[in-house]
Amino acid sequence: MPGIDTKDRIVSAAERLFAERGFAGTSLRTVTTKAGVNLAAIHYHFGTKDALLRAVFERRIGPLNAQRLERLDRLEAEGSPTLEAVLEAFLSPIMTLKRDLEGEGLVWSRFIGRVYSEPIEVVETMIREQFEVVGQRFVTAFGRCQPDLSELEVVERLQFIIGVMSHSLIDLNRIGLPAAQQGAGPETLQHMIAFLAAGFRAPSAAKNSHSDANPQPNLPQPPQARAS
Amino acid sequence: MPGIDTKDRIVSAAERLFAERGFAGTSLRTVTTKAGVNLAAIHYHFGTKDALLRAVFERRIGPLNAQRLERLDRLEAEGSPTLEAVLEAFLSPIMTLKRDLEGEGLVWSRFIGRVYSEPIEVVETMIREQFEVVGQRFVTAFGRCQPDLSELEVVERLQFIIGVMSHSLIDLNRIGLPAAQQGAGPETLQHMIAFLAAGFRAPSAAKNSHSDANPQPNLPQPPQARAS
DNA sequence: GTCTATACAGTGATAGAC
DNA sequence: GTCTATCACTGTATAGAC
Repeated sequence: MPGIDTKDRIVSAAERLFAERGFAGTSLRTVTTKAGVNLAAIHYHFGTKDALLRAVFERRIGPLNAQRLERLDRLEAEGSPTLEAVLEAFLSPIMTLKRDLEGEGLVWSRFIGRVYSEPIEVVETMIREQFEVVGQRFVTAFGRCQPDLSELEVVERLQFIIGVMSHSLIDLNRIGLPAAQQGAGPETLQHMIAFLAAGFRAPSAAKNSHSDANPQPNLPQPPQARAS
Repeated sequence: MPGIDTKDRIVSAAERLFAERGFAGTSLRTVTTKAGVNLAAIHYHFGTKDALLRAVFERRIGPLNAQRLERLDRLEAEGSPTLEAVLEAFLSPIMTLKRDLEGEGLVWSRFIGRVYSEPIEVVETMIREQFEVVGQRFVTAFGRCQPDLSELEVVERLQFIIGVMSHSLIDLNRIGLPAAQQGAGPETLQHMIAFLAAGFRAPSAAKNSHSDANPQPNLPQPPQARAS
């Protein structure tokens, strides 16, 4: 029964190759050769190279975000979580992939790090869509930890957190960075959390702006940032 | 006199197009059409598309890093600079480009944001090379602000800083991020500095590891991170 | 429905005439 | 220095076999 898992074979081969060479650096012919299928099979099952990327991304991003939400649920069920705990719920699922050096985790981690830095439109759409699920939940959770911040400030600081996370993921996969690789051990996550918690606890900048009643209007916009 | 400024015209056209469409999304034929030169002229003057990217990058990155060093020099001549001042010397030159909305600054800023996120080898090499110039200087300066940190910890935290900076630059150029665009005003830099300074002042994680004499060996490696 | 073979327009790169 | 012609390769599209 040929083709019963053709789709999966293509996705798996693509994930590995995207992780190694990036999206633009991987040709569809390389993917089909590695997967042992015909070139046109990609266009039959996915239609376009962008759609293939999307399929690779979405196969794993769902469980990862579910893990984040599950951790946050558990924390909030126990009471008011600390800032460090919320940070760990947000960062730990994706960061601990680093340690899974032998399994699929590394491939996915490399893929994510690569894909994060592709300037193509699909990636931005994908990330934005997937992050809407967890974004508002974490904005709320972070906001509760630091009630003097406006929602806009919370979103801004969440952007900073995502920047650190994203950069750390990318650097993991870059060769020639001995210092950064040294820092890729299991303690890096704790260092990140300590740094980011201290940063997040910085006093609100709105304090000395002006003494108006409502200097920070509530913005209804979701965070819509790149995360995974 | 044809060709007297062919090289410059190519670089300028490429900068604009790379800023708008990214590197992979820009074909050499588009560049040559916009510059009004022949396709082969690129390969005559630069040899390869990667080399063209390099030329575009290096035309502006030198002055930008010089500005950073100049600010740091001035600070250190006046005495021991504060952490906030060092952060501003590092971040301000590239971040203030956002405000130059009409001039060449915007194009360059967009280009840098785009190029930062291209996963190609040239970019990594370029950034590493250019950052060696300023990297060690700022590692030293940051280390002086927080003497209890080992050099490895300083490098790690500088990576966090670069992550926030890099992500902020990329987001500037992404559409559909209203909250982030709101935050792209002139006060964003101050918010970043406040956040990062507080994070950088977090106590060293080496404190509670073990009571050995030298728990953090001095690593001679330069930071070698992506920055610009 | 699933897969294969083949063809097409566009890409970066190169060689050689002027 | 500049141009034309051409190369191998890319993502994509389609016709047709099972």
